[in-house]
Amino acid sequence: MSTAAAKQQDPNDSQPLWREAELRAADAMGRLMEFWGFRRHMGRLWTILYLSPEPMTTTELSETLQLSSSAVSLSLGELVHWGAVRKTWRPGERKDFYQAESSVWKLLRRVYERRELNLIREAIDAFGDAQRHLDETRSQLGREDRRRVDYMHKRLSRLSALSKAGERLVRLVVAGRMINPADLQSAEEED
Amino acid sequence: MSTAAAKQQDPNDSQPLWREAELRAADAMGRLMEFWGFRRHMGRLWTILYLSPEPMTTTELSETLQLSSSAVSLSLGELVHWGAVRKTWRPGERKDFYQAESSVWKLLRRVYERRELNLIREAIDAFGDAQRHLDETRSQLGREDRRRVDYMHKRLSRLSALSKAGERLVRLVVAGRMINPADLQSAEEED
DNA sequence: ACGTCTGTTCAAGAAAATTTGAACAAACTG
DNA sequence: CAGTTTGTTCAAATTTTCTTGAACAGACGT
Repeated sequence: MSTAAAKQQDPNDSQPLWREAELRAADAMGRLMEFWGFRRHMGRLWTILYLSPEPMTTTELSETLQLSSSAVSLSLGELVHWGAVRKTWRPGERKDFYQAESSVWKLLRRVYERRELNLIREAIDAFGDAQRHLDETRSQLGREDRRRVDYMHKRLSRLSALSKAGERLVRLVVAGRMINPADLQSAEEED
Repeated sequence: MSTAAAKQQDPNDSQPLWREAELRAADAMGRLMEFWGFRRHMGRLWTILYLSPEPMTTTELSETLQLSSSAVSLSLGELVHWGAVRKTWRPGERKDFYQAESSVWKLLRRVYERRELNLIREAIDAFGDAQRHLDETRSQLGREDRRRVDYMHKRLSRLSALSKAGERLVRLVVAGRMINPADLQSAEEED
């Protein structure tokens, strides 16, 4: 089988002819993923798997991307954790095989659900805490300072409203429903 | 004026009572911004300005957040560059004053337009390049390898289609139009 | 024109992250 | 059960990113 031809320890040259193209795409996806807050390698590994018709082993992956086995193990583990890669099994084979979850849309939703929503919720909480904190100190302040604190309070309300609108939008995305970004706009117009 | 009372070199204690709340909110926004690929400090600085009824000077900012003047200069400069903060001017005063652009919606759009769109376009290009590269090598390959390369080619087409759908969605967001995330879904269904 | 006040840039230092090799553990083979 | 093979974890080392203080440059007032 032709993929077996790729397995050679000779550093250069012994690569299949399509390796260059493969790495180029993997790198582009790596950039996207990195920008999106994941490890570069996660994008790279996922892409290699996504472009491969057959499931691959960690050894093949580390050879393709020139990564140490620990690096592969770490990032691949994280990909599995996110459901972006599945472990598969082959009768007779001892090593694990991995294949990419190929529905990008499904992956996007999962990440938004697990990660972005949490992030927004934390921000919402923090804004609420800040407001409560202001409420507590308000009584100890003079007239001038109260005006100041009231101003901050109003602004924090706006940040909260915005964050909540954001949360709703992300929820809709996760549900695969249509969304209207202008909701964010209106969230800051009630002054 | 009460904000003047904050100006004291005494490290602790001399802070206005609302400082705690202010920093809490600033930090939450810092996290959001960091997650979104900006410097932590950008979010913090913007928030302090957003919560202040009056424009502020770099000195006040560095005192509030306990930052060196160079750190303030750097991140504030970037905020100005992104249009998130405006330099204002006060007759008689020598220092520059800064105030937050308070339309978050406007800011979001600008960032998506300038940054995310570029990122996606680069990825689209890279996938295209990879495909072209495959086309060039195809003739030198045997039957088995051609099948392999054809598979990769098809997958790259799907990644391209997805990226292009993403680009369209972001464009719509920037235009403030309704969007249907399910477009991404359908982008990978034509097999 | 001089001295002072502001803001920016830069190189050095500090902090944070990624990466690796080696040690460990677990599963399988004969 | 001893010896492999495979996968994970960990601390050390490397790389990258942030932060800072000092040097620099520009603007202003006198």
